[in-house]
Amino acid sequence: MSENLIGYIDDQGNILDTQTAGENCTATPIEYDNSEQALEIVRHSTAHLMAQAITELYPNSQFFVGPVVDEGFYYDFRIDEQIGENDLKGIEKKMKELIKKKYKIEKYEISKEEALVKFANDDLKLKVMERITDDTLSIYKQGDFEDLCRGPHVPALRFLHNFKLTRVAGAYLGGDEKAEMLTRIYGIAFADKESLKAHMTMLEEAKKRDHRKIGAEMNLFMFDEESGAGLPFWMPQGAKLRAKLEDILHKAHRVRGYEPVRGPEILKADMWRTSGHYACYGENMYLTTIDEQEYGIKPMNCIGHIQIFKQTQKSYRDLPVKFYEYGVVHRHEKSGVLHGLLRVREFTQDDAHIFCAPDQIATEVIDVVEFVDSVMKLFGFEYTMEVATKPEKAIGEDAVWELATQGLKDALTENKLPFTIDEGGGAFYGPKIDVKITDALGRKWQCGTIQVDFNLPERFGVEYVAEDNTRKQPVMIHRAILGSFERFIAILVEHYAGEFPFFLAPTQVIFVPISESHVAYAKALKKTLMLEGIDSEVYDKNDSLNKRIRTAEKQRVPYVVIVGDEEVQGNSVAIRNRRTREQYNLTQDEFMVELTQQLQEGKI
RNA sequence: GCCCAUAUGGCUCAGGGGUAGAGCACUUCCUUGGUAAGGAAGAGGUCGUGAGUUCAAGUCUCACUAUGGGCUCCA
Repeated sequence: MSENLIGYIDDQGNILDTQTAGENCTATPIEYDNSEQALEIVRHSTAHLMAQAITELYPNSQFFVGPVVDEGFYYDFRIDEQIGENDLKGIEKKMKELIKKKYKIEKYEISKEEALVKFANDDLKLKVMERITDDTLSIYKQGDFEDLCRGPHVPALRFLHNFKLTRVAGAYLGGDEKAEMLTRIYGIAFADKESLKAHMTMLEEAKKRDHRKIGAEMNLFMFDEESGAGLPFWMPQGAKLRAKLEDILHKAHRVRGYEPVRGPEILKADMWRTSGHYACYGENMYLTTIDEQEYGIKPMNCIGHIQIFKQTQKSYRDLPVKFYEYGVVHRHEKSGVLHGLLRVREFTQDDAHIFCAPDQIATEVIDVVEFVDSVMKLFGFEYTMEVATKPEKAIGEDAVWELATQGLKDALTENKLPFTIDEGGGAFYGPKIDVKITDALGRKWQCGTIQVDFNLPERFGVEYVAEDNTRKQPVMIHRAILGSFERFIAILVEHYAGEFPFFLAPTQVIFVPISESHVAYAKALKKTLMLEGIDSEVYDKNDSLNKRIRTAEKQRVPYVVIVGDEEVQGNSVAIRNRRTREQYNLTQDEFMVELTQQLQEGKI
């Protein structure tokens, strides 16, 4: 048996550990390295080692489950003491001591009846067993420590040297909000020191890109304790960035046949009763009373668009009607989930509703998918699509749901677009395609969404005059490309680490005049640029030239332009490339051509 | 909402029962400099909010608010 053998993988792709496989196993061996299978075994065993260390340090602890997850492993447990981040070092130290004891990891099997007796005093283990249907259970033992576990595990503790406990958190038992809160410790493990170090470095780098940190550094947005949680303020730099994004999207909507509309922020509660929001989404809505009538602040923009559609009679010739709005919505998110701009209580959706005939659904959905694709390509985002089906809280007939869900799947399948299924993840009024993009920290965020809805048109009596002069009901497709400006900008900030492409940068050019006599020239250029829709600043503060260049360089601005006697005389500019620190000169005309070309890149 | 942690000038942080410090940023003045920090002076904080303990509270206790890491949910 190889020194580095830690398990096997069988024909079905299942991992067998050496304890289970025994001698002379013929399945494909798994060596101790950073392969997916090897790390699964290593991380699972590290979770057990952590549990053993916690048991020695805090003897009254009881353990629930300790699985391997995308980002490492965790173990949930109940403990009398309070554990904080500061205690992790102590647990790590104990783990290292245990490794030195060179325990073997042994496995034995017992019947479920035996197990129920063995763990009779451990209600958490009993809870674990409730989920297991097998009659035979396996126990893994290292030193005095035993744990009910399905495995797989490494053969000995010596394979567990390269780990790090990363954070402490609370977690509901079984993920149930009403259940007891257990303590959870997360950790990560690799087969070698270098990989562990690289992983920790990657986390550090990701932290530097955090949109909350860069947002503060670049004065993009802020939150204010006195004003309330989850309510973002856009400062001038952030507002300029956002305006540019809005402008790009305005044009993109118009060329695709969308018409701008705008509905009120607040509507009578009866409208929300009709729509079903009151019943299905009411707990997330802000309600108020005006002249003894109940009103609700909109959490979605659908109703406004429906009322506008209904205002004039529509013919089949008018379809599809596409309304879009940068709709400000308010939702009562739980205080604990608020997270920078990624999760807020007031945000603006790039929302649109397409009213079309049922036989137009497939074409319209594909058009939206194309729209999503061009936006994602513009920013260089990878994304995945997911079809979400009927949730528990829902309105409408099952048959209608089935029809709409199939319509979405067909549209994607016919165009050979890959997708996964999210069972029960749909909106309460219809199934949807979610577009998820990955941020700099590897987290996936739902941004775009395409939802087919037969229910709201029915509830609001929306209709059009068909070819045979009868009244028919249109289908509504709800869709957003960015999802919300807040979330999308957060992801953009992290994606670009604040170094936005020219067409998005809040300040696109900084002029540094060499001395006071060149300020007027710089200011004239600034005005010329502004007329072309380009934002620039003139750094004419009473600081040394070097200081002003340094300050300008630190601003993550695409162009730093130096102007002195030579430039004034030659009607030119000296451009500094912020990355290479190289300089080149252009005439004013060449400069304007270069900048307007870069603006063009933002057109989709 | 729940578990844990954190909260000191605009920002980053030090100080740990005897009434506040640094660097950067900011203001003014000198310096007019050709590619990453010129010099001097100055202003700015009742130490998140409210109670309590104490002769005395940024400092200890409690509550609240906000933020961070998770659970859950979602754009």
